[in-house]
Amino acid sequence: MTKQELIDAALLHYSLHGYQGATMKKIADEVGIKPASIYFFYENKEELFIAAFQQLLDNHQKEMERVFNQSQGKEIDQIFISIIHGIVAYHKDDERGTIAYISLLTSPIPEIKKFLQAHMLHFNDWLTHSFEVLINSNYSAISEEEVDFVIKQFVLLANGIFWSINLYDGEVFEEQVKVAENYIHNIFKDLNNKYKKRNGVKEGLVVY
Amino acid sequence: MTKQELIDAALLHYSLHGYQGATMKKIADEVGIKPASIYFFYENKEELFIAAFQQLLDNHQKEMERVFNQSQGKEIDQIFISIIHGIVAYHKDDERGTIAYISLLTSPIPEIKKFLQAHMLHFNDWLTHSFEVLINSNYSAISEEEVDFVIKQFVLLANGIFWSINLYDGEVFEEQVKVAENYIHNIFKDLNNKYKKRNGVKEGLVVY
Amino acid sequence: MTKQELIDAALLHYSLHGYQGATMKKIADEVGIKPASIYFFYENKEELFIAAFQQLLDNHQKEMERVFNQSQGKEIDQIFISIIHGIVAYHKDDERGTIAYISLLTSPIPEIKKFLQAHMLHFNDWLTHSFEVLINSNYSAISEEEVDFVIKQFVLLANGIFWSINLYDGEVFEEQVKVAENYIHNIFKDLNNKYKKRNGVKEGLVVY
Amino acid sequence: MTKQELIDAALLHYSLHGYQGATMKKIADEVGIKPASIYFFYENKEELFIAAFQQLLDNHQKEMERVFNQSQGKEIDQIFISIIHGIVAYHKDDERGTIAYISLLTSPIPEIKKFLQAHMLHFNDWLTHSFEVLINSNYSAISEEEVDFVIKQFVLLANGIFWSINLYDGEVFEEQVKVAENYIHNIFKDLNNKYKKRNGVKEGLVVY
DNA sequence: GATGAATGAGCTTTCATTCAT
DNA sequence: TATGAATGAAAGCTCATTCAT
Repeated sequence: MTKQELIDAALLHYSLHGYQGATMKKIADEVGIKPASIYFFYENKEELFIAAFQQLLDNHQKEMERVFNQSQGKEIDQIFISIIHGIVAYHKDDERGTIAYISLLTSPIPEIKKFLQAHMLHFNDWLTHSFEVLINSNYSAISEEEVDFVIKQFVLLANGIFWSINLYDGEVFEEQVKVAENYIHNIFKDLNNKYKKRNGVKEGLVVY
Repeated sequence: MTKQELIDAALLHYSLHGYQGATMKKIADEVGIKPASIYFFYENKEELFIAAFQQLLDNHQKEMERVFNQSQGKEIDQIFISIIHGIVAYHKDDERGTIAYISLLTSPIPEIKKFLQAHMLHFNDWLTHSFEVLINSNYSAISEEEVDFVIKQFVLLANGIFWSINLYDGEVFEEQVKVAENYIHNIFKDLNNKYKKRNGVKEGLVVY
Repeated sequence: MTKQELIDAALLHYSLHGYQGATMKKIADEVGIKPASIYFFYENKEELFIAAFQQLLDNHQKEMERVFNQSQGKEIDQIFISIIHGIVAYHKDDERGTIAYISLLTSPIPEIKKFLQAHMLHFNDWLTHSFEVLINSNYSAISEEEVDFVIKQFVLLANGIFWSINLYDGEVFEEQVKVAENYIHNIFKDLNNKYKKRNGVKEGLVVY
Repeated sequence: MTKQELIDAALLHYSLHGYQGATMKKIADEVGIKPASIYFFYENKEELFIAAFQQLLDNHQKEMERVFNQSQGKEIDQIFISIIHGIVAYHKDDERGTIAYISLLTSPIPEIKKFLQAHMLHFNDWLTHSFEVLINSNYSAISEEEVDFVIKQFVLLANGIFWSINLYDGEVFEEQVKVAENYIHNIFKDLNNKYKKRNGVKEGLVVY
């Protein structure tokens, strides 16, 4: 379906050369049609990119959900570590998408910022709630503040890893991930000492 | 001096609208000259922006050095925390510059990427070396690996905070900083237990 | 029938935005079909507009004939005044058509100008002949030159009123009409003094 | 001066092919520059045409004033006849301008309609006032209503002649002018019978 | 009858750049 | 130093038209 091909081509050239650099001609060439034909599918360049960015954010959300769900059934520290690995895998696998994702922050299309903010809010809500459920199902009698603090630590780590993806390669980056893993271990070692762990709950846990 | 004004204007419009959005006309208007006159100072747009980005990175380096030096003379954990605050202050104070800094990663000018990578390498070397000196001057008999690990933890935290600057506002962000502070405290609480602290060394330390 | 709807839509958009402004898309939208479908009914845009303009001119001719015939059976000065009112009513009632009619004079389609000229000639012939019959049937022994002169005065007045329609509104225009009525009265007051009026002829008059 | 050449070229092509037909390319070709160069002188197409139409209307106003002033010093009926001839000469001399003038009525540029209406109001005021002064200076004790009526008759005639310019050629048109002349004669023959003519005033008359 | 999909030609406009002055 | 005037190249976009289905 050409609409999808157009979105892919749009994101490709956006990640390579930015919004102004992703010309209708380049996008059309990529798909194998003429620039005028794009206008049969999308009203104008902005509409095409709104659709493209919308998809980028939707995919991000879905992928993060997949990563989260796939990690269930392990020890809780391993779940958090898996999520870090999932985030890394997702962004390393789709560097184009990641670059596009980052540069949305400086997007010249005002409407895009609205989408981005809405996505961020929704994503944060989902993440927070999912983690709350997860942590509470692992520790009985854990205080709300403690849950909140765990999540904040994880978010800070995840942000650190995310930005490291864009800065470092190879071994340097691998060691950043190890540092994050170590930190996560420590978080839960402390929790295990403070709160009684629940039993037999995890296998039944389904997030949603 | 008009060259400096041109660089400032270039960075201003780059941060607002990206490379293609920072037109020679807008930059000239900002400075109060005509576009044709820019070519008296710079060969072309790319040369102007190379100079501008060079300056941006130099400023960043200098500012980070200033932050580092200004933090000396305190307890070592307070030094690291001060540096975090310094980074935050610097980027919060110059959001335009920060946006420009981030979008250099997706710069359409190949030569720029070279500059950015060179800067990153140099900045990392400086940071690593400065921290090595700092840590070694605080703990005697600390192993190289341990020093390395401390630095990596700090870098991960700093990256997390840096990205958080771009995502969160107000209280949400403040709490991220507190989480980072808490983490730093713990790093050095552990170190203090493991290694003997040196005395009276700090005042002699100068980082450059 | 779609052909008629297309003509109506074409004239509507022509009167609103001119020939180039009346796009195949707008015309198709108006009728509720797709632009490609127009080509089933008309070879191309020019053909459609030739048909549309042809109809516009035919309607004009028919309407003027209707106005003329409807006015029969009155005193001769009242007939001419009725015709003025008929012209005004026709054009005020269909301002779109009138604007289209006027802008045919500046039509970018050469073939249209031919149609317009042919229509004008035919219309003039009809008008002149109809008025000749009418005047001769009212006055015996009236000279050909005098008949001609009456017609020319009327045509000048009618043209004045026609252009006034496009320039003035409300009371200003109403008074223009009154001036024309007064003039017509005077024409026939003079004629009545100079020529003997015929009796009982009018019912036999049929104009076609 | 290129700005003036651009306006002339714009009006030429507007009169030939309408607003959409007067492309920036054609106008540039006419002047001997490239389309992009037009934008050095005018912000965009609309600005160019606003300037062009403004000039067209200004010229019209000035020319009508010149015609009016040049006619002074004759018998009053000859003055009105001279004005008719002046209008005819002006429009016959500049048929392009006249066609442009007419098609302003259906202009697709909203701002143009504002200009046109303002011009019409101003022109009407000037005409009415000039004629009032002229008539009052020729007839003592003439009533306001009578002056008004004379002006309205003239306006109707002038509109009739104006529209005839666009419809008829050669002898047919000449005879329309003669009909108008005859009508004007009659207006003032009647006035001369009703009102005492003033003496020795006309040479001192200055209109403005 | 109707249209989804495509396109060539051409439009207005922007922009980095040049060059004589 | 500075700029008025110009331009080539390319951008986004429109539109009449085609054609297989």
